Amino acid sequence: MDDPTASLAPYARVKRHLKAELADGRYPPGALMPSEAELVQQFGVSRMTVNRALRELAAEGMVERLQGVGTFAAQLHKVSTTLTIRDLHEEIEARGHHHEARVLLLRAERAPAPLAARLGLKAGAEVFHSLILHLENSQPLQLEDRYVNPAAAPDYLAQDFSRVTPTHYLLDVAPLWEAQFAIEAAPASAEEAQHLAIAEGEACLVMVRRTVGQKAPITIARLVHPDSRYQIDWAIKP
Amino acid sequence: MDDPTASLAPYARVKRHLKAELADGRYPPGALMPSEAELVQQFGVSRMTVNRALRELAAEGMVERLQGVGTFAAQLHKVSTTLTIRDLHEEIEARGHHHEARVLLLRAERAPAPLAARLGLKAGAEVFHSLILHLENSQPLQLEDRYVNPAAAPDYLAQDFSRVTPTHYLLDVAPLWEAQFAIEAAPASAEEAQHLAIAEGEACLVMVRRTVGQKAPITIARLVHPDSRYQIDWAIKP
DNA sequence: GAGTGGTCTAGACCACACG
DNA sequence: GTGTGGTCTAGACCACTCA
Repeated sequence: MDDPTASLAPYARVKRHLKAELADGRYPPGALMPSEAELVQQFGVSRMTVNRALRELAAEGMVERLQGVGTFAAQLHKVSTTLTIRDLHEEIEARGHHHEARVLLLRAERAPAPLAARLGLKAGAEVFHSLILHLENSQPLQLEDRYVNPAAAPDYLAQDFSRVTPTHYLLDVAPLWEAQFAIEAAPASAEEAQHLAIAEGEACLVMVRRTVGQKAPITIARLVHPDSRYQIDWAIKP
Repeated sequence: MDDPTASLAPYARVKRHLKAELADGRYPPGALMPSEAELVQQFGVSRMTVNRALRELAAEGMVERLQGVGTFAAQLHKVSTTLTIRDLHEEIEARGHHHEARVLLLRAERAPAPLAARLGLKAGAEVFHSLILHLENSQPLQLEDRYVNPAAAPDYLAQDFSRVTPTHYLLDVAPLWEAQFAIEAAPASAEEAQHLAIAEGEACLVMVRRTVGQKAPITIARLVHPDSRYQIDWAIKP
């Protein structure tokens, strides 16, 4: 049969059924799937119901739909995920460890042209700059070098970032609308090595994160992690 | 007014309107949003239509809905994205560059216990192992060390991977169902350094990718990129 | 009980693709 | 023209929450 967990909503049953068939290879990538009308018959539900099931499968990237043509099993080269911008503090506490933040620098500066451009400001405009070392159980874990658009967080310089992380504070005061990430490996500079208590040139995982609000960029952060003390993981399911 | 691109579907208009209000800060995170009944009145559409708009906003993580309570503006700490498992060949060609793959190793081996476990096999079972160097315009870009579950791709060893990449081949023969990634920075080992034409110990970006089919794991790949020749980028929008 | 979201229905009109 | 998906409607029943 086909109904282990009964009492599931009809649209969900249709969806589950099709997902299972896709998983089984019953419909290999590119194959034509049953039309809405056929599913209406097969499941004895209304067309709106099967439509919702198929629409959600399409949104999840499991099938592709072409008006006037039909519904096709997708090439599953895409998998969707929800990426969370996590606060490092929460992340560390979640592991049951102790988090400490040392504010190495916190001031206003004049932005050189390239930085200003990425923050949507004019060259030489004032930006807030913070440099914070995060430690997990007293071991350096991340060096956070961050520039903030003053328009997005006017009170940035007045915060005590040994108590609340910039990430947490900024998520509060400046709703995030869009984000970009870049990840690369880089050798530690002399200054980075000193703060992180590693050797100069040692491999580091560097994440550059830029977040944008509705009207203007909010912040650009360069997060440097010593090799092997940090790893980005994520899992993806259909 | 509120209708730049007229002739938009009603559910999409409702959605766009709410998105714009969320973006404006009209509903700060946690704020109660209008009920379906109110939106029905306001837009003069049926409840199913506003329901769809709200349901999709919820799916996108823009709002949270609680039955019996209401709809609330979400904390935008989560941003969703679709991650694509791209074939390196396509990626390089898309840049207008030339891709070359050198097959350094391609054979069956006995899997040690830890590897076997991750591939869903018994210790000592046969696995396929390939080691391939990818070059972009004759410069080493990625060293791909890959283990494959023979059940998922029985003909793996018979392929010519200088012509078709393992990624491409496996996406064809074994529909991917789930994936896990880990990214870390690591110094190049002596062997890796030699193949990649870099110095031993140089910082490398290492991605370990495990893909799983419906019934069993398909493959585990360790992709090593020399520092500064590779960067992972992605952008996220609400 | 009143208000909320979750869902289903039966029918309808439309745009599109294909022969 | 026939079949496909895209969408909307008006009304309905239900489960849930809160007062």
